[in-house]
Amino acid sequence: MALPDTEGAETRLDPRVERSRAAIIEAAQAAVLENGYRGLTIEDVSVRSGVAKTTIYRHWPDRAALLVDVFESLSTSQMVPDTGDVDADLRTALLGLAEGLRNAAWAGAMPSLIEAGERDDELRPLVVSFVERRRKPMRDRIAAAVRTGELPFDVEPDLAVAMLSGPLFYRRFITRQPVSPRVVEAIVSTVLAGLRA
Amino acid sequence: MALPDTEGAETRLDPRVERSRAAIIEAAQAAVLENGYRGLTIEDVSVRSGVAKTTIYRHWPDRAALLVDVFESLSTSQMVPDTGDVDADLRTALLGLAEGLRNAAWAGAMPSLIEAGERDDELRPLVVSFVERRRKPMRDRIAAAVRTGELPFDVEPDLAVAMLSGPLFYRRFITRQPVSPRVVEAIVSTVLAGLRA
DNA sequence: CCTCTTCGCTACGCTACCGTAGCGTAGCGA
DNA sequence: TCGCTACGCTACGGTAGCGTAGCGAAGAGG
Repeated sequence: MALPDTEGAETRLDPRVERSRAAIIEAAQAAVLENGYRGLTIEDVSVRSGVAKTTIYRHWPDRAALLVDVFESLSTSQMVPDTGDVDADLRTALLGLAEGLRNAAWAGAMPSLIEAGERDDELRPLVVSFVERRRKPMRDRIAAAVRTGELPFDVEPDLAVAMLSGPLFYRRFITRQPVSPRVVEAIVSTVLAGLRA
Repeated sequence: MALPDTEGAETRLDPRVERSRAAIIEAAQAAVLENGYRGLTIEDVSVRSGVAKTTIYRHWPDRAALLVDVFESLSTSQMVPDTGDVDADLRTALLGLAEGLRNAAWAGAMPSLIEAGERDDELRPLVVSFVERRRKPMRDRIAAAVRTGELPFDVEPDLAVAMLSGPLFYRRFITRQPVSPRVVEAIVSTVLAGLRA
């Protein structure tokens, strides 16, 4: 018959399944953070999680499928406030981004995501949507500011996000320089001034 | 440790050695572009280059050493003109960077470099110096403009480079959006205006 | 209490790649 | 002509990881 646990409905599944699945995903996340997306091995995940290798294969057909779920589990969205003062709001958002780049788990996984997006056709859309979800709030906030006239009408939200976030990613991943609040401050004020010029 | 023939001294070496080394490096570059830095295997290089696996081991002690030379072989520096007009010079430089990001070999290898820099302690300094070599001309040009007063005295060249280049890298590697001349134009004019505000 | 699912475990066969050894050969330079 | 060097080739032994099979134990749920 139909398999009992398609993800569609909330057929409350066996607690054992839930537990082992959670342990596997968590371990797989850690593994990816440590060794990159190509360094993820089922056997490693098995050891880390304490879940038998066979059980992993009972839930995921192969390594790629597991990787997909790992990526999706990393996908968290970030809030951007709307106080009516776009400068302050973007400053807050960028400080949050910088903080995340310094400490958050997703930042550690970022190089793997980038690499995956470049090489792996199957994973590329996942990477793009992962990034997209994180970018959207800031872009929306900028678009709103354009509508209210707080920012000039010819500002392209998409490009503005790149000009604000890009330098932080650049320093964090390319040049490996610190992304301190002072740096954030300089970027925000410079870019906003430039957009209004 | 001691590499068989460091580039330093001009001990004119056997043409056969030169030829096989060149073929190996070239093939290894292609392999890294395709499979990432973790996907580089000696056997793959051997097949691609037509050079026997044993010969590769005669020149490099192991995979890591070869990888080091591959990275160094990618390291090309970019010219930044100095016409006296810093806006035009930076525009030119950024257009060149965008062109490289779209087509050049080093851009394809970039995700691997980033990943390597994040995970591999041995490769990290190499990655940093690779990036540094490419950044330097632009930073110098900006510093010169600050000295001549063409840019305000409080502009930090290092940060300015990040604000100019960062958005391009961001679009190319993070969001996978195009880096067209139009985008370059918008970034340059916005950032320069912001720096002068 | 009994059944049915899920799990852990061990043991496979298979592939890819590692790095090494040994042998025969081709060509350059004295 | 003769050596010396670098090369290609084949064949290893060893490791890591894949994905599968089969079995017995445990615990969730009726």
